[in-house]
Amino acid sequence: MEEPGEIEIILPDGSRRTYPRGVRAADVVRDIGPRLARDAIAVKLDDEILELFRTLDRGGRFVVLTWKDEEGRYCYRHTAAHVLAQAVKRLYPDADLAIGPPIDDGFYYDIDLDKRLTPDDLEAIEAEMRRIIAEDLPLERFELPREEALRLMEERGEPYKIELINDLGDDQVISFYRQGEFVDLCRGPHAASTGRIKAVKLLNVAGAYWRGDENRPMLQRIYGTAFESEQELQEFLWRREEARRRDHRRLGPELDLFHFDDVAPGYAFWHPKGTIIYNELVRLSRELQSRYGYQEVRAPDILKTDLWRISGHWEHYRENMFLIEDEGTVYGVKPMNCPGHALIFKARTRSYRDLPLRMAEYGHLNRFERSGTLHGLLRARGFVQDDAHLFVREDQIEDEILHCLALVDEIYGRIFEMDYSIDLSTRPDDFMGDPALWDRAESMLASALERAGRSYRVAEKEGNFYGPKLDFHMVDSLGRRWQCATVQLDFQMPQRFDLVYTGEDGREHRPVMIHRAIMGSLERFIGILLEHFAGAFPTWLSPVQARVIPVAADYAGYARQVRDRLAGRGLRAEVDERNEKVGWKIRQAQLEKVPYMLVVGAREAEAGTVAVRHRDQGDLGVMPVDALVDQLAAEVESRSLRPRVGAEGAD
RNA sequence: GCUGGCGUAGCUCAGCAGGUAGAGCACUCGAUUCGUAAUCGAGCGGUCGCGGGUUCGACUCCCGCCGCCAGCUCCA
Repeated sequence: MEEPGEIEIILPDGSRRTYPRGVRAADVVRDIGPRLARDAIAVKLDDEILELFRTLDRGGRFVVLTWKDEEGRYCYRHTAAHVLAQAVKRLYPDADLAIGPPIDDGFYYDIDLDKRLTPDDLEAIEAEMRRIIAEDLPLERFELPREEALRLMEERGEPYKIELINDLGDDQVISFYRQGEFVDLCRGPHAASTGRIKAVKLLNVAGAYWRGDENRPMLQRIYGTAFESEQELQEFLWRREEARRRDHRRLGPELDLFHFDDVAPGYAFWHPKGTIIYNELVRLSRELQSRYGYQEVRAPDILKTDLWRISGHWEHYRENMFLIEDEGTVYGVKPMNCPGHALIFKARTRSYRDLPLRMAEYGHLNRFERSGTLHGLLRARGFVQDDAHLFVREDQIEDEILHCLALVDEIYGRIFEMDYSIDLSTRPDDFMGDPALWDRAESMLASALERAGRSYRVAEKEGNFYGPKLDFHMVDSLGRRWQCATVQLDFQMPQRFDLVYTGEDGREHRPVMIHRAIMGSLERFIGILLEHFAGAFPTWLSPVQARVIPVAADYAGYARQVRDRLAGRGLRAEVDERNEKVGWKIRQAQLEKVPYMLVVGAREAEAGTVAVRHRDQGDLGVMPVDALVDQLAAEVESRSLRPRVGAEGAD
């Protein structure tokens, strides 16, 4: 029991300890264990994160935060950001500090400085940071009343900090952190000393607006990262380098899949090999959707503005649309398929028996994206979605959402074996319709997720103008997250288009529309896959599935026979008849990420066999052409991610 | 769109105090007929992103535009 003058804390394992009131957090941590004391970055008392130098004046649930905790990393990198700011101030005393928070992979600090920082400057700043770390300056926290806080920042000549203080509410504590000669307005929390930072690296510098507002001054944002050990830092840098190496904008043209040209910013030119991948994905989508009860349609690309006014796009999406004028009439190029589908729904009377009606379209969409936002295939102006609109009765919504979840699982889980997380995006500021309806729609999405037993995160105000949505973020082989699939509820469009169906009661009822895409934009999806697989697509997606390599010109005839056998089973095979040595052809095929290389010479031609080599597994030995064709066809038909040719491939 | 950087052969890049461009790979041809990641030789290829200006002369300096890259903002 807690005595007066004592506090009781509860550790994560449920054990309880008492300490004198006012004990330092660091002393409690040291008392728990020396190992933990070394790893500790900060502590958490109930829901409040405190520095190790703070004193505890109440008890509660007590957790020691280390590098393993997201909150621990956050504190650690937040302090690293302060070290950065301190280094900048030492080297450039006239720099004005803005904000410097930790972010997922590191931290940044926005500063206002007349001199433009170069990579060399970053190195100098980094060297200064190391000095500050070596100085092992203890951090100290203090609070000031508003007037004194303003005076302090006035003295130190920090206009951005003054603005921040002025914007703080009256109920908010104004706290500062000091380390050596450096003082920063900051909410915290932090590590206890600059010496706690083990490995730092400044990464780059880029422009960023003060408070993200393009009408405000442009500041210089210095990005950096910090890790618990030099080794982890090196691993991070390697991953970054690997991501650069896998960049789809580099791999795509290199593998002859697509290219971009100045004459069409934001639009890919799909080469034959890229088009094969594109078409394979559409084929997969068609197969699954037809199994899931979808019907495919095709709606016009260019529609009068009358249509876009009805749909609400004119009001909410016009700046993202390409407009065409002809004979005084303005047309909009479709950025979304939904209005077209609404018109197809409306083209005849619909019965409740028709619902849910699932309308799919691989329509080409054009969106005018601002030039600075384009990013290869991942952010294009022209793309195709595996898009569909589901027209459902209100009582079918949850089941339809579950039906969508199953399809997402099928593609991401079963076919690509990628993990994903789900966001529920709620009503944005620029919304259409009745807030009460929004609330209901949001709760329907939540309850569907709960029924499916899926965990999710709520993304406030991230919904579309016409309804709340679920966004699915895939995790690729480098741990990066990408948004692809989306499921969006829409009560607005049916109303605006006056969509109705005849119910069992013989009266007219309003359907609900669900917009959904699974792969999302095929362009983006291919870009992500390209980076995920580093160009080495699974065999079913590979533009060239097998390359037959005759060891000399004499065996080209046999090589062609092998190719024809493969082609006869619908496999994509070709012969490398160039006048080169085997080693060279192998190298070429490896670089092109061709999954199977089939070497043929006198022995193979004689026996009706091929010597099989897989791009990752190397030499798989010699096997009869029949067996190879069967196994390869099985691998492709099952859309296997792994090679299934060879001894253990026969399962 | 905004801030900064960049734009030389199909690709990767060199070059220049301003004196009208060079390498490797790719491609073509020739020789070689070859057994699992680079055979040798020759040839072809550039109004140095586009347009203006300064200059006797501009790939090089200046201005404008286009595109790309890193961010900001926005998003499938």
